[in-house]
Amino acid sequence: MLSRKTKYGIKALTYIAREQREDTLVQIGTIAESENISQKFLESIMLTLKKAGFVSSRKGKGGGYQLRREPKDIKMVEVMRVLEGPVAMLPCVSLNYYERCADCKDEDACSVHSLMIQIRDNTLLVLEKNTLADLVAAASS
Amino acid sequence: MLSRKTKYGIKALTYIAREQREDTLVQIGTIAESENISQKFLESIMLTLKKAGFVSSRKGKGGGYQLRREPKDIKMVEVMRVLEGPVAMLPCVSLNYYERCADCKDEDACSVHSLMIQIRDNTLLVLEKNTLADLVAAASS
DNA sequence: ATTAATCCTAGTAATCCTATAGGAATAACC
DNA sequence: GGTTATTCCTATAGGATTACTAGGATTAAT
Repeated sequence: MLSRKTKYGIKALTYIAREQREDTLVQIGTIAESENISQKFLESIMLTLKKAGFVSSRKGKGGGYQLRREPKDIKMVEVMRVLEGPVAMLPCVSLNYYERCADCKDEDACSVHSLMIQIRDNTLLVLEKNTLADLVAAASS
Repeated sequence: MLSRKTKYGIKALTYIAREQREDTLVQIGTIAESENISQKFLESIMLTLKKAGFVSSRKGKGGGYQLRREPKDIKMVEVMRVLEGPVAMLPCVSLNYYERCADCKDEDACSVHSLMIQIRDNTLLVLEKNTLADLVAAASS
């Protein structure tokens, strides 16, 4: 299952990509209302996205968020890794967060291993290919 | 994350496929020991696999499990659906367990939707292609 | 000074996962 | 028939995770 955190985070990024203008910033309250997300929850998500460098912010009155990079340069795999964690379904097939399974003597003898590698690779393909710009385009059509 | 339940279930099926003979049955205790799985936990998993029709069992002394279908005829997508649940990461992109998102007014306007459909399709491709026989072959090599 | 926004930490209720416990039912074998 | 070995079944406990909520600190515009 995709967590709500990730779902909301992606929706928020898409919203900003679509609505941001040269001079104005997009506010959490606006996003939350428009996308039906709890504002307080979204606050913490935006904080995560900010720390990860996807958005920049300005505090105080008239403050808000804007994208720090071009939508076409933001790969969804990056967003997923920040919000959802590893792409792999098992630590033993994770590229970035590899961890050995306690119950497996020999990884190559594990039948689950090969299957999960295939799923990981196919999922990665999709997540590498899709950028935020692609999602914006797909959603407005 | 893949649940341990699913991981153990697949390992158990692979074990049975590899070890079963014409006349003898494979026992939970043997599988549990060989694969480092809690026996009691595996009991409940085998029960699920039995009810789903993957294995048949015989009670009492000398009892145990055997596959009810040929390994090459058991698609991993079936096993995953029984043990792990829907393949899709969101109910709104699930083929078999579709459910509308409460927060989305319009599904086609949701940016997450299209991405999750692509991931679902790619994952399905892998799970449809791989049979239990494939896993057995991959693990022994 | 007031207002409006982000930033930050902590807590909490609910749900899910991973078992564990304890026995009932069944079958083989002496 | 008694013993032993196995599956079958239900309940539940403990821990982890999720999805928020609370409450305020900080910052900046007017």
